[in-house]
Amino acid sequence: MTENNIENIKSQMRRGVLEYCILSVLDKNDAYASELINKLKDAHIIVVEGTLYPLLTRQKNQGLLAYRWEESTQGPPRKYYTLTDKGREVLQEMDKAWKELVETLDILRK
Amino acid sequence: MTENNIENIKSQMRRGVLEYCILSVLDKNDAYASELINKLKDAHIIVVEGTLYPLLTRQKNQGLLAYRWEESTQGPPRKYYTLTDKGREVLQEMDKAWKELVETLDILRK
DNA sequence: TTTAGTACCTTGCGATACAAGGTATCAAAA
DNA sequence: TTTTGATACCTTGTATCGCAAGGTACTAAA
Repeated sequence: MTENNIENIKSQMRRGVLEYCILSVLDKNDAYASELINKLKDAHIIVVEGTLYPLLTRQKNQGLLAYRWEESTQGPPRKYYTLTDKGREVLQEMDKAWKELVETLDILRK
Repeated sequence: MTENNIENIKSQMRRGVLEYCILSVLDKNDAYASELINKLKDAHIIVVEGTLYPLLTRQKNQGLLAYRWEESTQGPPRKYYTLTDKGREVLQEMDKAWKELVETLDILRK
C-alpha cells in the first residue's frame, strides 16, 4: 500500500519533467525512440513505449523536434529525432522553469 | 502559442510536486484549505480550489492527513489539516525522491 | 433581510500516462 | 524457403487527475 503510494509519487514527479528530459537528451545527441527509452531508463526516468511515442509526436507537432529516417544494419530503419531551433528555445525556458521550481521547494522545505 | 506552451510545461512540472508541497507546508504548521491555497500561490505553485480539495481528501483517505474543525471569529468554521505520523514518513520519502530527481536532471543537463 | 466576505465542496470536461496489443523489417537458423 | 528472433515503430482502451465553473453554508454589517 504505502510502497505503491510512494512509487506513485515518484512517477508523478518524473512525469512533470519528462518532456524536459527528452529535450535534454536530444540536446546532446540525436537519438531514435528505442535509444531514448533506454537512456531515460538508465536515468531512472522510467518510460514505456506507449508513453514516449505520443509524446514525441506531440513535440514534433509543436515544432520542437524534427526527424529523419536512417537505415540500420541490424533491423528496420530508425527514426532519428533532433532538436529544432524552437526546441532549443523551449529547452532554455524549461531550464528557467526548473531552476525556479528547485528554488521554490528549497524555500518550502527549509 | 509558444507562451501557452511554456505555461503548460511549468504547470506540468508544478503538478508533479503538488502533493509534496502540500505536505511540506503542513509540516511547518497546520492550516485550513483556503490558507493553504494562499501559501501555495505565494510560492508560485499556483493552485485553485477545485484542485486542492480533492487532493486533500485523497491524502486524508491515504492516512497522510487528519483534520479538526475550529471556529472562526470571521466566518464559517475552518477545517484545519495536520500531518499524521504516516504523513511525515511519506514526506521523508518524498524528500528522497525529490533529491534523486534533482540529481538526475543535474546529470542529464550537464 | 439583503449583501459581502469567508470557507467548504462537487460536477463535467479534457488531457494524458500507461498497459497491452499490433505491424514491419532484417538476418540467421531450420 | 519458411520460420524464428531481434529490433523498431505505432495505436487503442482505460483510468486518473487537474482545472473551470458552479453550488452550499455560515457570519456580520448595512
